[in-house]
Amino acid sequence: MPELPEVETVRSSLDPVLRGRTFARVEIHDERLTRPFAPEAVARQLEGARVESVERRGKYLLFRFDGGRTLLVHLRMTGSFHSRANDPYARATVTLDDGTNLVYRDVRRFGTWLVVEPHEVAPYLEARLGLEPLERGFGPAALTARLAGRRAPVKAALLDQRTVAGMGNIYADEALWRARIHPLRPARELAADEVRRLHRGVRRALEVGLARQGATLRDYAQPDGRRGSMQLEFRVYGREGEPCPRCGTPIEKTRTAGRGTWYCPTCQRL
DNA sequence: CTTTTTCCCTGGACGC
DNA sequence: TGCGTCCAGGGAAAAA
Repeated sequence: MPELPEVETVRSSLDPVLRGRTFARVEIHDERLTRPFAPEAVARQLEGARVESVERRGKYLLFRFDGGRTLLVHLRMTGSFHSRANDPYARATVTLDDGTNLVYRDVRRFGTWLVVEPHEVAPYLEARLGLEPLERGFGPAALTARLAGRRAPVKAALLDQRTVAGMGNIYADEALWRARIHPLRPARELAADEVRRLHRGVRRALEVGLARQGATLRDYAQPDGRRGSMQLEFRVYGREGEPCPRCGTPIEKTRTAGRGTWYCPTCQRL
């Protein structure tokens, strides 16, 4: 499930390949992808557009074209890019002006493609996303402000993209373990030093994920087919019953905000 | 306003 | 082998 490190890895693979290339032909095979807009209309908007850069904000990929028009791609659960032929799960195919193909694959069809005009890009993203956790503006004070007054479990608050852009289920659990904070703690009850630990935990977990080029569990892969190795670094995620790497206590599993949640009952006290 | 629940999707794992 | 059930979960939308 692509979260910030996975999406950033995809971005860094695509950017050098697509920069300066033109979308010569665009075929969208699944009407769900562009809903509520007609696939043909979206394809037509994209044909002839020249890529200025591929950027990322939260879990969104931004294909910026000359003039500022932007394609926002969200991979959701199983979206990925590759260039292989004959993929039964191909939902869109872009032929570039150098003749190569860029295939968008999405088994579960949760992913979305949205074309937005230049002046709409920032408002669309700012309405949905909080700070970029790896950028300068994201400090302990900013995190404190985002958690203040929220009685929801801190894990639920972390999954809210307006709290920390790009966090997902895996990195939220890993960050909370690093911070030694129980996922069900009400967000507003965290003490100042706990928020500082959480801030560090968020950054560390994401940085390790980036260094490992993401986690490949089921579907995620880079455009060239390489897999991430972050799954080898998990401290708690998916490790129910296995010993906590810090204290040896068996990892427990619960549910938060409808998501599987793994934690160490000794290191992360309620 | 905030928080919780439901829904969308499919393949894989599992029990019988 | 085959069938039914559950699970994975990001985010929009509805419900509380």
